[in-house]
Amino acid sequence: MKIRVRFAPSPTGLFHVGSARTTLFNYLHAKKRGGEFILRIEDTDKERSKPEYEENIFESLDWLGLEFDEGPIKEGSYGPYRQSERGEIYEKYIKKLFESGKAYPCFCSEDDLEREREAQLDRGEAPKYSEKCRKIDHEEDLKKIKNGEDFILRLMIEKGKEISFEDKIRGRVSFQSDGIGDFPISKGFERPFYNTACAIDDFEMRITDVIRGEDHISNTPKQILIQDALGFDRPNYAHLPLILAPDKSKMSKRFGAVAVSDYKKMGFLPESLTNFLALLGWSPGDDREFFSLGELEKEFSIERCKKSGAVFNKEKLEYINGLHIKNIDLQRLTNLCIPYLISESLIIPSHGEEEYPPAMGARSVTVDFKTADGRSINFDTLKEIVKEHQDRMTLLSQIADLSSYFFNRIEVDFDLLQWKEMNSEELKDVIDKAINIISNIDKWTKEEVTERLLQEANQYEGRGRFLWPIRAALTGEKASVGPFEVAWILGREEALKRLKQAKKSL
RNA sequence: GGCCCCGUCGUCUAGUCUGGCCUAGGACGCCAGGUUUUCAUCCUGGUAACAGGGGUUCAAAUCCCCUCGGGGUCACCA
Repeated sequence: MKIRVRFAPSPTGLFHVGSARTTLFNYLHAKKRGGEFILRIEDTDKERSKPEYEENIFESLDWLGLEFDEGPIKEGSYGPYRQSERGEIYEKYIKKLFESGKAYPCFCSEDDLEREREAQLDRGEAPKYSEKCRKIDHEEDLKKIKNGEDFILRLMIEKGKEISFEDKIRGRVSFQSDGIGDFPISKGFERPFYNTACAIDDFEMRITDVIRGEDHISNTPKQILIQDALGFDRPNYAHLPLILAPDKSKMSKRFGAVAVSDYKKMGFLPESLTNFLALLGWSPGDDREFFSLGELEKEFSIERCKKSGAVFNKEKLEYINGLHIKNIDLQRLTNLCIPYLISESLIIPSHGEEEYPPAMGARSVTVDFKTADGRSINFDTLKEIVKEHQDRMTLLSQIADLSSYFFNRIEVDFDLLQWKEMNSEELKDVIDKAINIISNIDKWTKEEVTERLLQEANQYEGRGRFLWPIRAALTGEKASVGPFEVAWILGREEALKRLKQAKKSL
């Protein structure tokens, strides 16, 4: 039988990295086994569900490259894929439960229930329904319902029964029915509660494998009870360990960035996030830890998942991002960096800001830019600048800080220009030599610039004596890309201008 | 508190099912050194763990029991 998995988020907030991990594992499990990955939106809570959050789910999944086979926007044979559109399906099953006598109406008020629960908690008991309304006979029930009395439906639970299931990650997990009680399954006949909708949808959508967070373990027996009452097949279960904040608690807003879209903004690559998230709870069994999504699809197996929670380690994520940045195509990297340069006002698209950000990777190469200090600069030059930083970045956003001197007017002073104990006469001499060399280079190529400057540098007892002042004069920074590359990228005119300016400061 | 789950370096993990090859391996971080014109990259080395206690066994990180610790969950939310 073909495997069918689902990811079922509620659009009540921005798409969370924890959700992304669950989605990823579902996706990988389906891909590895040639199955299908279904997206189901659990938007039955009308107050908290928002269309913009649903949109954020789609965008995040798309960005991460986790394409679903069926879902909203991509209807399949088992839709609709939003719970808010599945009312008739739920009603059918809820009525069946009532008519077969497996569920009964409860007319207790919310306030009474709340008081009861608190009293139980105070006594140190597990909060559980008293089963007061279970005693009302069927005729009475029908009469009350007819009279329009408010009610919820509760599932009648058999006492002294063990409910257990085989978890793909944890092995056998079992619960006692006595600890569960007659739990509520719906408001009236129309509005199913979470466990009910979930059990019905998983069945109706032919879900074979339910892979979700550990926080759902305690929902599982309830869903199994509903499945049994309705005569549904039971899917396979796998409960993933949670992703933890550094204090080992469930990762929440307190942690800082939790939304996938936040990580995108910070300058992470989608492949870095999927790579990192895959390693949180799963490992290939050997020492490899650099994976593309495609490689994960081949390597993944649910059996190799860990049971214990994993702390989200930002440093490691950045390290992995650095690895992926080194690895990607320069053209793509440049396109990804440009928005950060623009947002820091280091460059301005000469055809107007509205050209950016364009659809990813679809940018026209003919667009030119102006630098912050008013020179014009083209895409190829930006590409060279990005290339020089490819090995230095761990976040795309770092490009702005790292390369600002390429675009801005710079300032230099004696302290910066000085190498060891050189005095200003020596420094002036070095700069004059550089000006002379640069002025006389015939072919303005990187190789030529490098060769000519290096030739001169070799005349000194330490190359730094010649090269440091030049690099400092060209960049105005203590740390930067090397002098040859900077001079070449800036171009003869700008390089000479900066050298002359430096000389004046001496 | 009840129920459920979990427990190897600070962190992510390999090893646990199928005891011995584990004086516990890798990675991030951190520290030291090297390469280099600066910074970064890169390279080399170092740091650091089987939660504790009992068993079983010739042999236990691996099997059993207890203790301790951490987490999740207990809605007319999902």
